[in-house]
Amino acid sequence: MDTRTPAHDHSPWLPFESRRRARDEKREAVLRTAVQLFLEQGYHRATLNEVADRLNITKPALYNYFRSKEDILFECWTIGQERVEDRIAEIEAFRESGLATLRMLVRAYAVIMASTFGASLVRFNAADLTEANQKVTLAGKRRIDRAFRKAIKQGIADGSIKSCDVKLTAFAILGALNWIGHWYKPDGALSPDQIADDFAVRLTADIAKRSPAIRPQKKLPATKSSGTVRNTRKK
Amino acid sequence: MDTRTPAHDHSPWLPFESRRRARDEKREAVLRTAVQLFLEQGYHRATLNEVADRLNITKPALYNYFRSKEDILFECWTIGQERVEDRIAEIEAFRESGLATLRMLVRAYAVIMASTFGASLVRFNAADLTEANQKVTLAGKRRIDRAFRKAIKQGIADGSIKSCDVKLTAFAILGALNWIGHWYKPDGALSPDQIADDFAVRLTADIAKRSPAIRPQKKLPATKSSGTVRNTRKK
Amino acid sequence: MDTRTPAHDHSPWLPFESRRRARDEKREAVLRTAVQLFLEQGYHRATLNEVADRLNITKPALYNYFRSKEDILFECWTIGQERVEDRIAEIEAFRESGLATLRMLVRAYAVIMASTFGASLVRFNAADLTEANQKVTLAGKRRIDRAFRKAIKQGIADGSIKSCDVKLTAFAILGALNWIGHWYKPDGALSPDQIADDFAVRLTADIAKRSPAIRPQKKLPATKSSGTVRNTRKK
Amino acid sequence: MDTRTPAHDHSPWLPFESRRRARDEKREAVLRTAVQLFLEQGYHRATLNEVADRLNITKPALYNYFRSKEDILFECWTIGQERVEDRIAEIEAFRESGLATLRMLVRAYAVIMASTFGASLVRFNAADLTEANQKVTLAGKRRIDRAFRKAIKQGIADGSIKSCDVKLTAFAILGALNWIGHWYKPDGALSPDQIADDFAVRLTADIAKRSPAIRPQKKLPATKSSGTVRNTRKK
DNA sequence: TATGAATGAGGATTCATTCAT
DNA sequence: AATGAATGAATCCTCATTCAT
Repeated sequence: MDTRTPAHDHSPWLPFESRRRARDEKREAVLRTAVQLFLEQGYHRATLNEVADRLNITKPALYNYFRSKEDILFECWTIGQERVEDRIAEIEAFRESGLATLRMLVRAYAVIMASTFGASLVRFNAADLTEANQKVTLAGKRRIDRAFRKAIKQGIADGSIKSCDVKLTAFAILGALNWIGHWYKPDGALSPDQIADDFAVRLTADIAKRSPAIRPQKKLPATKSSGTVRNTRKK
Repeated sequence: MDTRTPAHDHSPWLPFESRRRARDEKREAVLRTAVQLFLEQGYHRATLNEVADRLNITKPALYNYFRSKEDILFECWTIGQERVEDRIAEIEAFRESGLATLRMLVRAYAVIMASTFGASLVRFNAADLTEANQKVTLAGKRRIDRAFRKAIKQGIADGSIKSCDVKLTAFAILGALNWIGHWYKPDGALSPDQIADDFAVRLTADIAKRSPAIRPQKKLPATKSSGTVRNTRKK
Repeated sequence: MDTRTPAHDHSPWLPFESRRRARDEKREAVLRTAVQLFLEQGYHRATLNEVADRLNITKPALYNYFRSKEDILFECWTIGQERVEDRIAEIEAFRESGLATLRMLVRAYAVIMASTFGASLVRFNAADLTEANQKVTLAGKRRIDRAFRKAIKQGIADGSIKSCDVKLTAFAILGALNWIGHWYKPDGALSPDQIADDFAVRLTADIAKRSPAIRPQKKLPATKSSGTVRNTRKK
Repeated sequence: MDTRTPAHDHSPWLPFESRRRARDEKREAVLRTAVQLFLEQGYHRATLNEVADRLNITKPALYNYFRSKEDILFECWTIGQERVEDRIAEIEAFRESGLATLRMLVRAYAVIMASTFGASLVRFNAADLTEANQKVTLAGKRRIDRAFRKAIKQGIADGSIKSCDVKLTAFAILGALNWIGHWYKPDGALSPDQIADDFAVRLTADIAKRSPAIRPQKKLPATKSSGTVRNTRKK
């Protein structure tokens, strides 16, 4: 219980080390550790004590950065959500055909799902959040849904996608994608990018109007799957 | 807290009513109520007290039928799993082509996913189970995976399915199916059967070798989506 | 839990057997089983369920013979106590010298301590009894104490025992005797009678006035160490 | 129930008082209070709530110092056991004759038996401990037994003790001593030292070879019968 | 007389959270 | 900014006991 484990991930509180890193860096470290633990054991089984232990700090110290356990959970979700929405915005800005947009969405979303914060989007239980936060997550999910549906609709309109039931099509695609958050293991045979490339074709093959050949993708700035956590600070 | 709510579902313990129903019927009622509650609130937030309240009994009475909360959770999962495996066995017995088998699997699995016990397969967290039971669930998941992969492989062999990456194909299909357990609401526009029919085509369209027209399905005994709970008794 | 163990001791409810034995015999069987279990596991750890299981009956059936668990405990104690008091009465009736009486007391008490009901006198905790019953047990203990002290005093008076502190002498002797209830195991090297014979000399050697040779004991009716339980019935 | 009793013994948590005492002091206070309560009411009847109440703290606070109720029980036992073993070691170091050693053992053990932690050695039920801890206590009991037997054997060898059955002799002596833990009351007529002095002679008189005159005892450091509790900390 | 089913009371334990230092 | 200590709330589970049959 009291034995500090030798710093699990990469902890800014490494003992005997300078502890003057910036506040945000620590906040971020807490989130990284927490999301990891929540995914491993589930939100309820994971205790703040273990989060703290892995960071070589004590439980109350966490309260300098977060108001509550639920707050941490929500922030983890928020990070994943923001990543997705950022990519959606980028992709939509390209104003490509419906099919091309859809494929970019699939690709980007697949990569995110293979990250911890991405997986948290589908593996955390909204019922564990405040009612207020539940609404936020619900709205987030809807925005993602809408983005996929919009691309499909647009594709039908611009002729790149066959006519189909938009809602069910989106569900099927998102389902296959979300499932990645459950089965992907970093030490598996396929890299996130490989999975993403495959799914971009696979999940759109049946509704693509013409040749399923992938058009050379626009070079997007690589998704920093384990990138910097945005500072969403304790209010 | 103590006020007996007016019997949520259909409770064999309706107060001031004949209490002579069979033991198994009660066991079943507990499971139905529990799975419902677990899905609504999550396993940890749901308390046995509320399960009991909804059944118009007291908490300790539950222990006549189950050894522990975890036991209840596991039995819920078991019921869902058994339904799936039963259908798999039925379907495989038809010895149809790979594609036809796959489509039947998709259809059957989709319907089950739209039931509470089915959804429990993907919405419960294995980490909440005993280590021993975790192994059981893992083995169960593997058997399902194998059934889908086997159908795909067979389809490739018998020419009904295009050559493809079996593993990823199975993941994509199962992902879309499992997602049903998250989004399906009984009061939605589509019935489980409609969803199942759609997905049977949709999820196999890209890998089907020839015409995507669905062959008239073998008439299977209708899936009892809210059917009788098998008696798996307290050991 | 539900599996009836194959009748531990000797149970009048042997399954598939005639169940018409007399009520008292059953009462007695309950007590024998209970005292055994209480000694093995302690009063609180032992459950009535296990008592019942060992007797191939069900828990509520016990309530036909006893009003409560505490009632059973008290009756066990009572049986042991009565055995002791019966022997004391017998021995005092001989009106032998103080030393001879003391030795007979030691002998008789030692044998009883090596029985289950005897051990229950020192291994059960009075705090587990009703206040009323605690008084009864306390009075019982006092009577035993008094018997030993009386013999010692008489011995001092009649010259068979050296002058000594009566109270401490009695404590020392009773302590050594009571301890038998803790260490005696039926499968040990020494029989209760051997222990009793030894202690009769050993515990009186230092206070005996003359030769430590034991005078040939009056032939007492043999103590039925596992003998019939007296009927002290549910009132 | 919730009314804080006015601090039973001497509590480091006296309300509205400085709470800066050392952790070990508190641990010790818990043990002192617990052993007292366990002796008064028995382990099972005693609740952690009452332990906490007597210390003017709340139940969960106890878990800062101990892992479980059983842990507390075991530590109480350990303290008593260590006291005994310490004295045994001291006494054996004198390398006196068998008889002298035996008398010192009796004396020291008697004094300890008249203390709460000492009494806990014979009044707690091993069945209430973890299997692992049961083994520890069993081993402890054996070591004490061995010490007494060793002294007796040595006495027979060096001629200070008459030939006798070593095992039974040890049982008789230890029985008389252990019984002290049951009858001794601090407000009685005799002090622990007086009892100890008496028993040292009394329990060895019959086996002492020559004059029963006690040899002037080696001056041992006074037994701290209610002395400081050793720090055996939460692991 | 015996039982299956149910209950009420209670206790240990966990853990997020707070507070004084 | 961080901690040790403490708390309060909650939950699971056990078990003696009762009751209708």
